[in-house]
Amino acid sequence: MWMDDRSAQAAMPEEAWTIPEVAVAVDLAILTVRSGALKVVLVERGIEPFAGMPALPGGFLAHEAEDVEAAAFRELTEETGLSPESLHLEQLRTYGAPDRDPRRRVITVCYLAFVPGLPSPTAGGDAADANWVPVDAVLRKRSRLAFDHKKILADAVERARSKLEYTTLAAAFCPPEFTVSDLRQVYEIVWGEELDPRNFHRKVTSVAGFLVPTGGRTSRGGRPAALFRRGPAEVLHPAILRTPSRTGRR
Amino acid sequence: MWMDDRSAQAAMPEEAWTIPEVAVAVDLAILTVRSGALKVVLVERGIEPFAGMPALPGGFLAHEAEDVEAAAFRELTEETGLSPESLHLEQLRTYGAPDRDPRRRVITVCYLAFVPGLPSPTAGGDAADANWVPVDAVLRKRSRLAFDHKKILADAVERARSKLEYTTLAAAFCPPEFTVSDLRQVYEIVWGEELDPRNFHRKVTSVAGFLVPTGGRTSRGGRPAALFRRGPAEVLHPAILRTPSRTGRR
DNA sequence: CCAAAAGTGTTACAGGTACACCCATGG
DNA sequence: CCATGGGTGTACCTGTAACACTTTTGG
Repeated sequence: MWMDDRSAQAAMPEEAWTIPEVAVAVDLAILTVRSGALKVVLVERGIEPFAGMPALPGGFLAHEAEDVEAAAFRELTEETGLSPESLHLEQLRTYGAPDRDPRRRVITVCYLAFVPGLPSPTAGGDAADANWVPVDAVLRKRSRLAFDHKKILADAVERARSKLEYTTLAAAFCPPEFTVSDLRQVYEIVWGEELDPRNFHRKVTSVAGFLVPTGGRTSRGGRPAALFRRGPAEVLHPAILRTPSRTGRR
Repeated sequence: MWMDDRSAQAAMPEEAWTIPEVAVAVDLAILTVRSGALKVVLVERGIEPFAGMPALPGGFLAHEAEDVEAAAFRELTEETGLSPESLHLEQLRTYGAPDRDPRRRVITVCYLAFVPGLPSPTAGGDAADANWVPVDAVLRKRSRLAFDHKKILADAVERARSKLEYTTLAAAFCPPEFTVSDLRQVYEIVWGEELDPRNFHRKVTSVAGFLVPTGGRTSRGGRPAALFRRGPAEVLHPAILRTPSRTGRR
């Protein structure tokens, strides 16, 4: 009873007990903040099942020896044309329900990527932009995604919302140089909630290592705003909490 | 370029392009707080590779159609003899480096389980208890685990420490009825940090839905302590933060 | 000069820390 | 009656929310 299941099974000649092999896919929820909305890259499926239906970009491992993380980076660069060094990519979760692909057994290791928004970067082709879809529309309507991708996207968005609270990842949605207002818009758009500009400014500029002033200024209508770059900090102390999180108090 | 990789490949007859299939394992970091230490279940491997070396319990999918989550529950009950309904089990992360198993390509979907500690439960056989090993010893020393299990365990412990901050999961380490002191000991042992008993008491009893008084009392040396059951709350507002988390402040 | 956005100051309050103090039991 | 652990009261401090107010641009 206290024996290692795997050891027990592998103790017999390995050909005698067949270890089930399944196809392993990698799917990506690539998020950005653009045109005032949180958007995700979707692709249209060409074949059954779910032909013609939107889906998260992804694919099977390219070959048996491909690293799962490497496959995620490969898909990310294929979809965005961006160099992966500058992007944030993290594993979200693995989805392994036996019936999630009607063709065969597939489990998918899903990743979450944050790419900068406002100034559309290097790969700003027209066809490319059409693949960015507002997540609100995808999640709220009866719009459906292939496979269990709607659930995956919902998990990804919730993870993103949560990570803004206690990490500096919001800056990953911003261009290399950005203002405090840009950053606040990221929070407001991802959280769907307005923040006080004055208090927000004080808060983020007081966290050591979050924002590094470049000395530059931008003017977009009013008093010019100072420009910042991302600092080395990755965690936020203290965190910036969503107000819903404190409404459930007592 | 903007075509779904999977669709493109599957568009040809499926036998023409061979989708690589890999073996999928499920490994568990089963944690408890017992005898004043955070402990994990380890098993001894019977065969190469890593024969005789301790490893996290786990195994391959039992058959091609087995749900990954179901496999995790199966392993958990096999290892602990506990009914899974009462236990906390969550997916930790998937580890998919191509060389993590020298025999063949294996990716492992890892889970994290919290089981109650102090009163050793139903399956309290002697052999069983020998499998509980303090995580400190496993992580600090040059003690090694099979495969990448040491890294997996480190990730699991960090996840556990973090989840105590903002969820009510510490109670999952406690028996059905417990005192505030029991709960505080869980925090102190998992975090390796002493907490003020007076402030801790006030904090946890003031979070709505965390602790439900049963009316019972226990006496273990001093004034009897009130007994509590787990309440319905799953998140902690406000969170109970580790002091290290605020030292990195400015 | 006026609108608009950036940024600072200030007050009120919530929650945390530290610790003095009282309570209830066993020996 | 004393040691031990349970539990409450309270003063101080940090950080947030709300908002008045000043600054600096464009039109």
